[in-house]
Amino acid sequence: MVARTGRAQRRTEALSRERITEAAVELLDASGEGGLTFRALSERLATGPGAIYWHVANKGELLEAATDAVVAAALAEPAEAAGSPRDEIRAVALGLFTAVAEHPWLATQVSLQLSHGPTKSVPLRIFEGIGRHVGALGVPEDSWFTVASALMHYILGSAAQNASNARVAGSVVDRAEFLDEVSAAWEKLDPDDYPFTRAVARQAREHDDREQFLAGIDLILAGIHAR
Amino acid sequence: MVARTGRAQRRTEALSRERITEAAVELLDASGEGGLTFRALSERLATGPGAIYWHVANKGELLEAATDAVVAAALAEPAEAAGSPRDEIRAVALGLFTAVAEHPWLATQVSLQLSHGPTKSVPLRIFEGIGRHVGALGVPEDSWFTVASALMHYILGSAAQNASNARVAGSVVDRAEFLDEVSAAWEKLDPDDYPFTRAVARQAREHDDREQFLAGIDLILAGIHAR
DNA sequence: ACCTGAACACCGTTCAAGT
DNA sequence: ACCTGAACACCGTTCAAGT
Repeated sequence: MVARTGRAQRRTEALSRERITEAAVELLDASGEGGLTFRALSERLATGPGAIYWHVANKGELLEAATDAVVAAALAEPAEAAGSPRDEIRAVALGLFTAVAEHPWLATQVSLQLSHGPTKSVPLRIFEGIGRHVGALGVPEDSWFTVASALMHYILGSAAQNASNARVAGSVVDRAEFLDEVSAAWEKLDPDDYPFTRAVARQAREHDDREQFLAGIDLILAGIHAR
Repeated sequence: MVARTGRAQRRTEALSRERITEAAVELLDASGEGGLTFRALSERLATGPGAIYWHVANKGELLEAATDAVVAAALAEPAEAAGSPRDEIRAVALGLFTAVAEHPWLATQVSLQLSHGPTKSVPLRIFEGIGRHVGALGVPEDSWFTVASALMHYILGSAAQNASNARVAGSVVDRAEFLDEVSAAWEKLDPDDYPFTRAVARQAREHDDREQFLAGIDLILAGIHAR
C-alpha cells in the first residue's frame, strides 16, 4: 500500500508563485488554516514539499501571499459609474465583508498582518482602498487619517465576527436557527454580569448582518459631519 | 549531556488550571504564540506534557484561557468615582488598547475568538464591558447593538494595529525612529496606486497613538448624536 | 484523582542529488 | 534554474503505568 496513487495527475504547467498561491487559497477555503500544509499542497500540485520552497520562503510568506491575493481581488471592483464617495465606501466595505464571509480564515490572517506593521501589503491595500474615497468626502485633511482608520478597523472587526455566521449559515433556515441559538445563549447569561448583552439579545435575533454592518458604517460617516 | 537540569526546581504547589494559564501567559509574553508549547510549558511547571491535559483539553482551550484571563484583567478597572458614560467608554477602550500593547499576541487571539462565534467568553466580555456604558449614553435602545458593535470593532482593530508599534518601541527615541521609517516607507509607495496613503504619510509621522485612537472613539460617539 | 514520560503521527524546513 | 524526496528537529496528543 505504498501510495504511488498520491499525486493525482502528472503536472503539466510549471510551478509558479501564482499557481502555488491559488492552490493554497483552495486548501484554506476547503479546510481552514489547519488544512494548509506543505504536504497537502505539494500533493495537490503534483510535486514534492521541497519544490515549493523554491518559490516561497516559508509558510508565513505563503499565508501572506494567499491573503494578499484574496484581498486584492475583493478590492478590484469594476468601479463602474462612480457613485458618491459614500456609496463608494459602502461598496468597498461590502466587498471586504463578503470576502471574509467566503474565506473565513481571512479574518485572522488580516489581523495578523495588521499586528505585524503598517507596511505590510494587505493593511496598506485596505487602508488605501477606503482612504481614497475619504478624501473625496469633503473632510478636512487633518481628519483623513482618523476617519480612514476608524472605517478600516470597524470593517475588519465586523467581518471577523461575521465569519462565524458564514461557517454555519448555508441556507436561510440554518441562518435563522443560528441566530435563535445565539439569542437564546445570550438570554441565559447571568443577569448581574451581562445585563447589556441580555438586553440586546432580541435585537441580535432580528438583525440582518449586512444591514447591521452598513448601519455601523453610516454611524461613523455621520460622526464626520457632526464635528 | 542528558538534561536532567531541565526542570528548574521541584514543584511545590499542585498543578491547576490557574497556574497553567498564568504560565502560558508568561510564555506568550516572552516569545509570542510560537513560544507556547506543551513542552516548554511543562518544563516551566516542573512536570510532564501529559499532566497539562488533565486540566486543559487541548492547545486551543489553553490559548482561549490565556486570552480570557488577560482580557478579564484589562476590563476589571477599579471603576472608582464613576465618570460620564463617555469617560467610562474611553477608559474601557484605553484599558483594552493597553492590554494589547503589553501582550501583542492578544490581537490575533481575540480576532480568532471573534470569528469563532458570539458566544465565546472573550468577545462577550468586551461587548458587555462597552455596551454597559452605551446604555447610559442616552442612545435610543434600537441603536445599542450597532453602537456597541462599532465601538468594539474599532477598538480591537486599532489595538491590533498598535501591537506592532509596541513590539518595536521600547523608548521614545525608538518610537520616533519607527514612525519615521513607516512614514518614509509610505512616501516611497507608487503615486498611482497609493495616492491617499502617501498623502497622509506626514500625519502618520506626527501622530500620537493614544490621541489618534481616542479621536476615533470620539468620532464614533459624535455619530450617535448626529442622527 | 492526578501525574509521568515514552511513543505516535504529523508538521515545517533543509539539502544532497538529480535534470 | 528548477525539482525531488528522504531526513531532521520539533510539535500536539495519547495512554499504559504509576502514586
